[in-house]
Amino acid sequence: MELKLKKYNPFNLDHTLNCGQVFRWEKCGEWWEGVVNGVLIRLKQDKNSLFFHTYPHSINHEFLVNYFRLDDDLSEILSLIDRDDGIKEAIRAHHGLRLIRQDPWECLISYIIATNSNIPAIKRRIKALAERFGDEIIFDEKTFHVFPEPSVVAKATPDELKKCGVGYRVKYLLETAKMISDDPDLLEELKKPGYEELREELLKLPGVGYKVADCVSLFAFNKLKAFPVDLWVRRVMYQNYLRKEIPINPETGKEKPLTRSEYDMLRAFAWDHFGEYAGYAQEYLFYYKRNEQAMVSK
DNA sequence: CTTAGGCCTCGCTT
DNA sequence: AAAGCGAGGCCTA
Repeated sequence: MELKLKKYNPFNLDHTLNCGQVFRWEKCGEWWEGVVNGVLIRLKQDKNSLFFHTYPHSINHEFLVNYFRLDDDLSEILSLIDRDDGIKEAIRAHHGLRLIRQDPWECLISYIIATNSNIPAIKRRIKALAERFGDEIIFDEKTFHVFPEPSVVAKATPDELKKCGVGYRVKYLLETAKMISDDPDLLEELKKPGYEELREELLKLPGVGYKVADCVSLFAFNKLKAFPVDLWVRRVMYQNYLRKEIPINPETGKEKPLTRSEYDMLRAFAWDHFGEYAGYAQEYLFYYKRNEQAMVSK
């Protein structure tokens, strides 16, 4: 199947799937492979077309338009957030990166699992979780896995979950899964309120703090103003905008941990500076900063 | 209301 | 090679 991208420019599949917002896509040769909403999708971008095939169900073009937010007027958004040299460079480097509309449940669990970890470890855990608890999809002699349902995770034993390498996050995972499987409409209901109320509700879930709540708001609930502040974003904000060093703990010589007031300050700055699409700015800055770091360490 | 520790586990560096 | 450090934070005291 083919989706013509002409009316959806700019769009860059590699940047979109590589930037760290999703954890379950893998590139095999020239094809990206991933399972979304229970369907295996293989994707390849070729200039102005997105080629895809799926298994076991077919999907229509609207599915991909929705998933990759091709309905966002990205040119317009980029011109709105393009407010300084730093973001300009990030936009130039990864032009066509789009946010993805993720499934709320999978997104929530992924970011609870992600805390205090690096990306390879996060991917490993989520993969282990899907392999252990998710339904199989066998295609082309390869086995893929659907992300497990809330009720399945809720019924898992702590030992089973620990084998997925999630460590002390087991209790967050279990308790959150229980809350959601006990109240199946919870996540659906959360699509209704605006950013502030949504965030407040997400914060009630065990293992969800400001950062996770903002990631889930941005990636799964259409809240494009949400501006998750993690340590990379904090560093780029200090470097580009505050023009000063991050406070150091004199005893350990390490960066002081991010406080709530500092989180709120950086978030407020971002809204003031980038406006209603601050979330897009966050993703471009984050990916640029992390790539830069990866270059340095090579 | 603010601020320190502790925390599973693993990737990466020395 | 083995050990130590720090990671896309959160929770509790």
